[in-house]
Amino acid sequence: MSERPRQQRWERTRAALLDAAVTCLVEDGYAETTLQRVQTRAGVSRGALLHHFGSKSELLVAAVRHIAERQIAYVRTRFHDLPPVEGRVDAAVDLFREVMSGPLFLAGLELWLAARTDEALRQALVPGERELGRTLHDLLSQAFPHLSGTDRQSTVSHESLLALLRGLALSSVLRTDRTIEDEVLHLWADQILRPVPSSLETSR
Amino acid sequence: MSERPRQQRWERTRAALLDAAVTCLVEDGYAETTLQRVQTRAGVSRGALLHHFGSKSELLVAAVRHIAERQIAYVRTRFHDLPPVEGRVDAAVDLFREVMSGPLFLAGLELWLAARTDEALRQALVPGERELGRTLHDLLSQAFPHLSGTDRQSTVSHESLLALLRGLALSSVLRTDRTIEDEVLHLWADQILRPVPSSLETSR
DNA sequence: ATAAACAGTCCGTCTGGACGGTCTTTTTTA
DNA sequence: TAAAAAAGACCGTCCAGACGGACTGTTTAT
Repeated sequence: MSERPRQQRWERTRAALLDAAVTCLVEDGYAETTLQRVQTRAGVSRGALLHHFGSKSELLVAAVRHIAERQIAYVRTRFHDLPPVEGRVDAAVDLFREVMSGPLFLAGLELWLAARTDEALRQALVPGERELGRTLHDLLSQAFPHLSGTDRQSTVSHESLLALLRGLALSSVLRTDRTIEDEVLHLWADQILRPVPSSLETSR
Repeated sequence: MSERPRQQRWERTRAALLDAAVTCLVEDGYAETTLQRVQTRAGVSRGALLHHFGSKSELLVAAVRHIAERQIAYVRTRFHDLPPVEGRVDAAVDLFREVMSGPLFLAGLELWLAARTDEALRQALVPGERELGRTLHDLLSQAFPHLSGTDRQSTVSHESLLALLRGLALSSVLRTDRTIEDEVLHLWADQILRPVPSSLETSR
């Protein structure tokens, strides 16, 4: 027994709250994400919520980190499964596509835009996003060596991908047609990812 | 004479409300955009606000159209001042940059993301954005003939620009360094806009 | 036993919206 | 043309509900 059940329960409640917060962000949007909804969704009382997170912003900040960690972990494992050469680019594009339209990304977007006019939230958001950016950069460099290094061009390429993903996620809000998003991503991949394998690659 | 003062006053009040709504969206964000703040900012009573716009969503919907119209008008006039050939691409990039970080674009972003979880707002948003998209496409085609036509490639190019602009605007929320945004835009322009001279694409 | 983890209630504030009243134009009428 | 009537634009207050969060009580593990 020792101290298992206590710790376990504490973590379960906390995780439920964080998951509920993320779900609420994704399904209801930032403006409608209230403590009441989060507590209901998590199946937890008000006292429990305030016990774990002293204020609303504290909950959201924790949710940010939660999101960032899961995003990083997910992208990392999926990147290891990338096919060696043949179809590598297409698989990477598919992964981008998937992450982009996933709940983690959407919740991030909500918080990101909300952080524009909320200084505290912005400051809390920065470190997580920095780490995510660095991780993504590392993974990209690893998968596509010609984008590695700290030179200006690879940085810009990397940054353009992130901007593109965010923009596409935003565009898809008012659009039902998904094919154009794939085409845009493939256009980017053709221009940035494809050109310099420096040696072999099967392309036209 | 006859019915001038009335009309004038009505329009002034209405315009003040719409401008205040946009300003509020830009400075306070969607979640903090309340009727109280809008009415205070516009220097107008609560009764007047509700007289002009029967509900909050009605006000925001009108603000959307307001934004869209001003965006379109502004982009159109600026596009006509584009230099003929030399420096045309750079001037266009500057214009994109300017519009992207302007208040109109930001207010649009706020409403756009809010529309993700608000069906009524989304439906109100669609026609204005469609028109904006069409106008931008026309202007782009006019300025860069090799992007004209309804073929798939030019559509995708055009769409990728919009996504990029939206994504960059979002990225700039957490970033103070503006140079990377310009570099990303120039990267896009070099890949998409530059191969202009003849009607056949060139690669180097 | 005692402290952590949780539950439930309560409070002050603010929200969007309803409402009746006031003042200023416009239209009608004589 | 001038007075009376109607219409329109605007004002300020009020309200029910929802918000964030503080509070006190109850359970549970150690």
